[in-house]
Amino acid sequence: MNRQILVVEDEAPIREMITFVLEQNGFNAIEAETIEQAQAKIKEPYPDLILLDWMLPGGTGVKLAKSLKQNEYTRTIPIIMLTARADEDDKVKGFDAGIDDYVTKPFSPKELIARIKAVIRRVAPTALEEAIEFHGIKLDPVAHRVSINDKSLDLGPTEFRLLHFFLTHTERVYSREQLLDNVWGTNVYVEDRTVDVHIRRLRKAIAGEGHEDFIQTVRGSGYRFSGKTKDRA
Amino acid sequence: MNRQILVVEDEAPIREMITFVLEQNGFNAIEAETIEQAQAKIKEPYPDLILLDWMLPGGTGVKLAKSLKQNEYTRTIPIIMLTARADEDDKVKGFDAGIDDYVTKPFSPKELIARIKAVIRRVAPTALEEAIEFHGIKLDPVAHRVSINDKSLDLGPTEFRLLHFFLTHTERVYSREQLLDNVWGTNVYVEDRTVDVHIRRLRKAIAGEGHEDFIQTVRGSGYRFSGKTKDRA
DNA sequence: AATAATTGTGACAGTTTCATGACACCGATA
DNA sequence: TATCGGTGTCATGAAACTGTCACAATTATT
Repeated sequence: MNRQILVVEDEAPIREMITFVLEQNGFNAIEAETIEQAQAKIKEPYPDLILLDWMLPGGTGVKLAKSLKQNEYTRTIPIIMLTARADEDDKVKGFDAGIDDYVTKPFSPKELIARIKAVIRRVAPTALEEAIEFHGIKLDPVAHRVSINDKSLDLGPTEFRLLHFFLTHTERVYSREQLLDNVWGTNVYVEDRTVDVHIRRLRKAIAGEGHEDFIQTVRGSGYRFSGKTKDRA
Repeated sequence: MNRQILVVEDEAPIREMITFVLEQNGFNAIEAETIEQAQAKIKEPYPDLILLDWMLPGGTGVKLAKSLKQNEYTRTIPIIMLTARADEDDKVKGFDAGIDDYVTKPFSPKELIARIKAVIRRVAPTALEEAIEFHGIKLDPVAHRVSINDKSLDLGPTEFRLLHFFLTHTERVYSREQLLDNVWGTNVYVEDRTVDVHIRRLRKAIAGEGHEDFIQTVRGSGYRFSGKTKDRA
């Protein structure tokens, strides 16, 4: 589960900070200061992703990227380039070399992590793209389809994401704020109560089919998606 | 319960506005105009979060951030940096010092509050999340569920917290004041006898299932949650 | 036994929280 | 431009929750 990320960056403070942030976020960081060091560390086990600084002593990062892309075993490792400025020319050169994404300095920890996750998701489309089935509810993220007991539903985008989140996080209470973070996104600022309304819409959409109370209100805490019927004592 | 937030900002109008917004949203604001003032105020009780302006007389905010991150006790206090758009290049320097997030001026109150909550949520999770089992009583804080001998209970928020406290503090007498402190929160003014009523409600909710007297009254002292059948002191 | 102290219990009103329908806004599209 | 689906916010009423009280029941004290 823990992804290995190789950080190639010559400036020690930035490198250490990146490592710190990565490990805070559950990644496993490996450090390299130079292209030579990096090449030495790209052996088995191969890292799952490489964070590559653009300006490096002993050659630009693109050089390393190119050589990696030529090797059968390292060819598929995604690379995120760290560039000092958003320079169009550099980007073009980078894309030639098969760079997967860019993060322009300065960047925030949040941004970095978000990019990394995005790239991993894109390259390894495993879990997030798998169809889910839960108590007769089928959700196919790829086809963007939902059905209950083989009767298909018509959901709006937000309702779809909300249901998707719930289906992958069942039997657990989430506060309105947590739902906003996970379904709407971290930098969206809407009222807590907006969640209520969407819960309502989703409930309405999946109502009437078998199991009544998939979405349960936990007063004072939030909502829970559960297969167990809400029984009271 | 109330989070303490230290606002380090030299411009009075902005500082006061921030304080106002914070207090509107249930936070407890402490103000500081300079780095020196801020350092003087970062003593026990340590603030839960620091809002730090970038441009300050007597040094940049990063300086303060760095010194905080070096101290064992202040190291974990999350910092949100306030930067003006023009300061963007300094992001790297801030990042370097271990900033948790940025809010770029001008910002809306909504955005500020959302960021603060997100950071607090990210920094202070876990710990109280483990499921407990005690003589057939199961309590799962994550799912927010309680059952006795696999029969699920329906508890209100206060009853839930009270039971949670008892399950993590069994076989020991607690006075009404202690229970108020631990379950209601420290600076809440309610009558002692309120505890009695909630004890009653909790007793009622878990009654009839096997062991009769989980909650024992210790006359003159308080209450005790116990697995042993009623014995007296 | 009588009295005092303490706790149990039911009721109640004020408050908080939630469900729900309505509505205005926005971007896409015809 | 007009329409339409999707979305966020608000007002409203219902329901749940909470703290407090009055009084009953129990236990301790004289």
